[in-house]
Amino acid sequence: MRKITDRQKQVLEYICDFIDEHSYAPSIRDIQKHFGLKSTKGVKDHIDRLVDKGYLNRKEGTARALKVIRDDTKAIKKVPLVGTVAAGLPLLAEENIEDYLPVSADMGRTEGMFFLRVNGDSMINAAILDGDLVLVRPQPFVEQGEIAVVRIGDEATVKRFFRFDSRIELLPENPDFEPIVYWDEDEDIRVVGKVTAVLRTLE
Amino acid sequence: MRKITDRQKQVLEYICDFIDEHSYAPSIRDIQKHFGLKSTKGVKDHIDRLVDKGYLNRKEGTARALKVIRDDTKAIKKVPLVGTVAAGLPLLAEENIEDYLPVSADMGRTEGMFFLRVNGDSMINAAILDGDLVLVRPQPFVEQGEIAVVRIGDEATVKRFFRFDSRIELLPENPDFEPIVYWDEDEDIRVVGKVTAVLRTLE
DNA sequence: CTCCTACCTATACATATGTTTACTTCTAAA
DNA sequence: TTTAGAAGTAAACATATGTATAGGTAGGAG
Repeated sequence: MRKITDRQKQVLEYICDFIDEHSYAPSIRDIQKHFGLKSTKGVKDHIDRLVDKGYLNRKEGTARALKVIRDDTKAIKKVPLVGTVAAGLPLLAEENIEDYLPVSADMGRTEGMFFLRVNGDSMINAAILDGDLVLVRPQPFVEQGEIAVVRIGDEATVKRFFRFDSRIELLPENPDFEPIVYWDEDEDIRVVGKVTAVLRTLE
Repeated sequence: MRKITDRQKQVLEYICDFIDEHSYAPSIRDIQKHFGLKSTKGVKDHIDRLVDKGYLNRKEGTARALKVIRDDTKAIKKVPLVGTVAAGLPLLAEENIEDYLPVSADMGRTEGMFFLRVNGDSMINAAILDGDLVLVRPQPFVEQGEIAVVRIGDEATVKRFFRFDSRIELLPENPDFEPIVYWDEDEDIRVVGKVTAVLRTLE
C-alpha cells in the first residue's frame, strides 16, 4: 500500500520541485501541462493516490493546497532553540523557546530535539565553545563517554558522561575544570539527552 | 518607502502564520474573513502595498501565489554544500553541489553563500575540526586575522588570514602546522570568502 | 478469459479566487 | 482649508482551478 508507481513518483517530484521554486504548490493544470497531458483527470487520479498513500496532504476544493508529507528525498524541520537553560525546567516549556532553527531532515528524527546554548569553556577541547549551540536529542541514557546534556538539580550542563557502577562522572574537556562526580542517590541528577551536533556563528 | 503601517504589518503577520500552519498561502478572502472585512478590496490594497514595499512576492492572477520575502521575523534559506573542495574550481559549479542545508535567514544575506567541508586538523584550536562544515560568504578581502577560505592554485584551504604589505600569511590554528607565507606575485592566491559559521554533526 | 488497476482523453460544471470600478470615511500633512 | 494617503464598503466580472461523468487502452493476477 505504501509504494508508489514510477509515474506517481514523477508527479511527486515535480510537485516538490515546483514548491521549491515558487514556494507555492502547482495547480492540477500546471502539472497537466508539465507532463503534456490532455486532461486534468489523470493528474487528479495521481494526486488522489499520493494522498491515499500518505505522500501528500490536500485541502479539498482549495486552490494550490497541496502539502508534501513524505518526500523520500529531503526536507527541513524546525527545531526550537531553548535558551541558556539553567533554572526553570522543564526544558521544553514554551516560555523557554527563544527561536526555531532549521535542521536538515536527513539528520534523522528531530521530534523532541532542541538546541541549547552552551555556557562557558568547559568543553573547549571537544571544540565546543562558549556560546555555541548544541543540538540535543532527549534520551535517558547515553553511551560511555558520549557528550551529554545533564540536569543537576535545576542546572543543565554539557559534559562527557561516564558511569561506573553507582558513580557518575561528568568530564569537562578543559584541563582548567575539574571532573564532577556524583553518586546515584547523591543528588537529583538526570541525563537529559545526547549532543548530536554543534552549531557556531562567527562574526 | 520601506516602512509598513500597523495594519499592513498585521496582514503580513497573518499571512506568515497562515503559511506556517497550512504550508500554503491564504487567499484574499481568507484574509478578508480573518479580519472581519466586508470587501476584498481592502485586502488587495494591503497586499499591493506589501508587494510594492518588497515584503511580499506575488504571481498575478494565480491563486494563493503569495510568497513572503521580508518577514522581519524569520525565514529559512537553503545554502548549497560544496564538497571537500580541493581541485576543480570554480567552487560553485553545480556539479560540486552535494546538498542543500537550511540556514536561518536572520543570519543575514545568504545569497552566494555556501557550505564547505573542512579537511584536516589545521584549525583545531579555533574549534574547527576535520569534517566540520563552514558557512562561507564570498568576498575578495577579509579583515586582518579573520578566518577565511583561500584558494591557492587549485586548492582551497581554511586559515586565519593576515596581510603585511605584499606578504600574505595564512596561519593555521594548530601548533603542529606551519604558517603558509606567500608574496603577492608569488602564486595564484585569492581570498574566496569569510567563514561565517561552523556546523558539526556528531554521531 | 475476466477482473482489476494504472493511466489516459474529452467534456463539462461549480466555485474559489484574483481583479476592477465607484464611493465613503478618517487622519495627518501642507 | 485643502490635499493625499490609508482603510474600507459594495457590487461585479473574469478566470483559475478543483471536481465529476463517461469512456478508452494496456498489462498483470486470478
